[in-house]
Amino acid sequence: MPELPEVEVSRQGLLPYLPGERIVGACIRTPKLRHDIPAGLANRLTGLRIDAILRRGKYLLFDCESKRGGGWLILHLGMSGSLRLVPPGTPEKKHDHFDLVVARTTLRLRDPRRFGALLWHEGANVDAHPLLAVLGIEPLSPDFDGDWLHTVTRRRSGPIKPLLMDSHLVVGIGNIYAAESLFHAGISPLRAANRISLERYRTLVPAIRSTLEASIAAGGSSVRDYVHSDGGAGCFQLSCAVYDRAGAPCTQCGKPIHNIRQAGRSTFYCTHCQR
DNA sequence: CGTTACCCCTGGAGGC
DNA sequence: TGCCTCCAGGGGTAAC
Repeated sequence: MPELPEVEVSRQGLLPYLPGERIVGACIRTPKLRHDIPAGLANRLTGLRIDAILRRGKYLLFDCESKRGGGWLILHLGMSGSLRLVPPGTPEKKHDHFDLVVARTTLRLRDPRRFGALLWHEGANVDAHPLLAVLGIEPLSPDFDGDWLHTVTRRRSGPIKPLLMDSHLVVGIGNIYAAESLFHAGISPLRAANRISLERYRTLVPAIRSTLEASIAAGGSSVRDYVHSDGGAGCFQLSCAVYDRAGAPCTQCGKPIHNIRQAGRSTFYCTHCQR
C-alpha cells in the first residue's frame, strides 16, 4: 500500500503521540519480515526515549536516544504494512508482528505479506545503514529538479517509468505515483529516459512533486482517523487519472486508458496524451 | 554499468 | 461452497 505520501502521513500521524515518550516495552511476534529482525531488539529498545521520527524514502526512522548511546529503529511498510496506535493491552490479531509500547499507547505494526522491514542501527549516523546508504535523492527536496534528472539520465536508455521507481536514483515514487506523474507531464512511460528533453524533465519533476504533495495533503486530513481507528490508511490518492483505470476514458481526451507491463509491474497510461 | 527476472508472502477477486 | 488462477501500492539479489 504505502508509497512516500502514505509513509509521510503515517509519520505525521505519529508525531503528536510518540516523540518524548519513553519506551516501556516491545513485542516481536515474527522472526523475520523482509529481513531477519535483529536478535534482542525488544530488550535494546526498552528504556530508551523516542526523540524524533524522521522519514527517508519509504523508511520510517525512530530516533531512540541515538546521540546518547542509543540508536535508530528503522521501519518499512513494504506492500501491505500499516501502523496503528492502539490502547495498551489491545489483543493482537493475525499479522500483527510488532508492538512498541509507551505509557499511554502502543504502536502496532501489521503486515500480512511480510515484505516490510524492522531493523536497528546502533549509534547516531543512521544514513550509514547499508539499506539507507544506497538510496537516491528525496523527490521533495529542492535539489531534485528537471536539470538534475536530465543530467543523471543521460546514459539510461531504458524506459522512464521503471527508472522513476528505482530508489537508488530517487526514493519514494512507487507504481501509482510514477504512472500519475507521467500522465500529468504528458510523457509516455515507455520513452527512453535519455531521449526526453531537458524541457520535458522540467515539466515532469514539478508534476512528480505536486502529485506527491497533493496526496500528502489529502492524507493529512484523515490522520486522526488513521491513528485512532481501524479505518483504512490505504490510498490517499482520492482519484487517479490513469492508475487502475484500464479501459476507462482518459480524463483529457476520452480515449481508453491502456494497461501494459513494465519490469514486472502494471503500467497505466494514455497512448494519445502521453508521448 | 544498466536492465530485467525472479523471489520473498498472504489475501482478495473472479472464473468455473 | 470450493478450487484454481491471477493480481496487488516494494525492493534485494542474481543473472544477462
